[in-house]
Amino acid sequence: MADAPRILAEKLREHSRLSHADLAAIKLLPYKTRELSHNEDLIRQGDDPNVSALVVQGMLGRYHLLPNGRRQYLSFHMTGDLPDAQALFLDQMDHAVCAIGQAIVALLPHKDLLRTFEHRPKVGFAIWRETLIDAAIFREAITNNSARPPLRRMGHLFCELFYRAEVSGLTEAGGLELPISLSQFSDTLGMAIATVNRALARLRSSRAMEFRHGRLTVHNWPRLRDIGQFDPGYLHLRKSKPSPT
Amino acid sequence: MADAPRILAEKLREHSRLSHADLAAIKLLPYKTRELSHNEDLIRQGDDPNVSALVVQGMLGRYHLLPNGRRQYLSFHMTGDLPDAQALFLDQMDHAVCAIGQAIVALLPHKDLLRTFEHRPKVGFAIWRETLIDAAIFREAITNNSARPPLRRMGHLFCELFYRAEVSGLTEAGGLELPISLSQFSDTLGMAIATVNRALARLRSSRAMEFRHGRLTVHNWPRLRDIGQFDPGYLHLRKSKPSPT
DNA sequence: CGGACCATTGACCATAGTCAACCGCCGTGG
DNA sequence: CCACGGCGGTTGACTATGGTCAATGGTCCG
Repeated sequence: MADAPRILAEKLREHSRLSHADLAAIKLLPYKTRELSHNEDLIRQGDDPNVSALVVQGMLGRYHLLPNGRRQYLSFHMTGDLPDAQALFLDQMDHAVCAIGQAIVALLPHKDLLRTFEHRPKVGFAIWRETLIDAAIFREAITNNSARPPLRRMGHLFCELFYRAEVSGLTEAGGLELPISLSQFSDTLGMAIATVNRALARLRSSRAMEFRHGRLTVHNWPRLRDIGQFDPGYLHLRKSKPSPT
Repeated sequence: MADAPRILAEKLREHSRLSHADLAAIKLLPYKTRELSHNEDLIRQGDDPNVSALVVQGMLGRYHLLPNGRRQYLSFHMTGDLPDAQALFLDQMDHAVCAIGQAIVALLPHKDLLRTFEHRPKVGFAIWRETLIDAAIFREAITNNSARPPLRRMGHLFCELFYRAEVSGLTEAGGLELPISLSQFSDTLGMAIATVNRALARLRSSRAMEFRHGRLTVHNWPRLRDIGQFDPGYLHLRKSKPSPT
C-alpha cells in the first residue's frame, strides 16, 4: 500500500517523461516509512539529514522559525511531493518540515538517490525539475503575499492546493482534506487570524468555495479562480485543468 | 575580459567543490555575450528560451507581471548568477527577467549544458545546487515580505544584496552599485513608495547604511544585520562573513 | 527651455491588526 | 459522571499602520 517508488514515479510523470530503464531504477530505491502525528517535526532548521522524504499520505508543511518564536509557513505538500529534496545538495536545513495533521512519509537515503542520478541522469533531471517547480511555487507565494489583498490571497492559496491535488488525483467530491488551522493560515499568508477568518467568510458567502472542519470544498471553480487570479502555468504540469463545477 | 566560464567556475566554487576535469568541461562551454540597456527585458513571461544567461556585469531582476500591469520583483542578480537556469528544465517562463541598469550577460546554450551534465554529473549537481540556493532566497523573501515590518524588510534586503556581493568580491569601499529605483523597491517589498522612502530615511538616520544615487554604502554592518534580522545561513555559502565596519 | 522621471514630504484615510469576549468542542482528571 | 481547561473558531470595537493622493524640487535629456 505504501509503495513509495510507484508514488514517486506517478508524480514525476506529471511533468517528465521517463524511460522503462529510468522507471526500473526508481523501483529499486530502498526506503523506510515513518508515521508522523499532527504537528510533529520531521526535520528542524539547522539539521543535516541523510535521507529525503516522500509524502505517502497526509500533508506536510515547511516553515521558517522567526526570532520571536512565531512561524512563517512557506509551502504545503501532499502525496507524491518531496518536501526536502533540496537537502540532497544543501548541507543545512534553512527551514523546518512538519506534519499538518497525521501523515506518512517514505524516507529515501541520499546516497541511493545520488547513485541513481549518476547512473540514470534522466531520473536526476526529473527530480531537479521537481525542485524547480517548488521554486516556482515559492515565487508565486512572494507575489501572493506581497501584491494581493486578503480575499484574493486566500483564494489563490486554495486554488493552488486544490489544483495540485486535482492533478495528482487526490480530490474527492470536489474537495480535499486540509487540516490547516486559521492560525496556520495566518502564519502562511501574513495576515492576522481575524482577517483570515473574515476572508474565509467572504469566500463562503460568495458561494465559490467552503472551508469547514479542515475540509475544502470547491463549489464554483471559475469564480474561485477569478477571485484568486489563479493561472496554473507556474506549476508547469502537463495534465489538464480541473473540470469546472 | 568577459570570460564567462571563469566567472561561472568562480561562482560555483562558492558552494561546490569541482575536480579539474569538471572545471575543464566548464571552460569548454561555448557562449555569446549580450549587452542589455537599463530596463531591457532579457526574457518575457511565457517564453521558452534555448539558452541560459550568466550575469557578467551589472544587475538583472526577475519579476512577475500582474493582471493590472504592475510588477512584482522576485529577486536581483549580480555577476556570476544564473537568473534563468531553471529554463533548462521548465518549458515556459513563469516570470520575466530584465536588466537593472546596464548589464552584460553570457548566453549558454541549453544543449551544451545538458550534454556536459550527462558527461560530468558533478557539474550538473553544482548548478542544481545553485538553483536550490535560488529557491532558498525565494523562501526568505516570502518571510521577509510577509512577517517583517517595513524597516526590517528593507534592511534585510540590503543585507542580502550586500552580503552576496561581498562573498563574490563585488563590493568596493564598503558598498556597491544598486541601480534600483524606489518604485522598484516598492514592487519588490510590497510597500508603497512613500513607505519605502520613509524606511530609507530611518535607515540613514540610524547610521547603519545609506542608499543614495543608486549606491548602497554600509556604515555599520552589525547594526544593519540586527535591523534586518539577517542570518546568512540560507545562502548556503562557504566563504566567511563580511567584516564588520 | 520644457518635459519626464525620480525622490521627498505632508495630510488624510482606509484597511487590516490588536484586543477582548464568547462559543463550541474535546479530552482529561477529579 | 461531570466539571474544568484549553484550543480553535467567530465576532465586534478600537486603533495604528501604512496606503493614497497631491504638491514640490531636482536632475537629466531632448
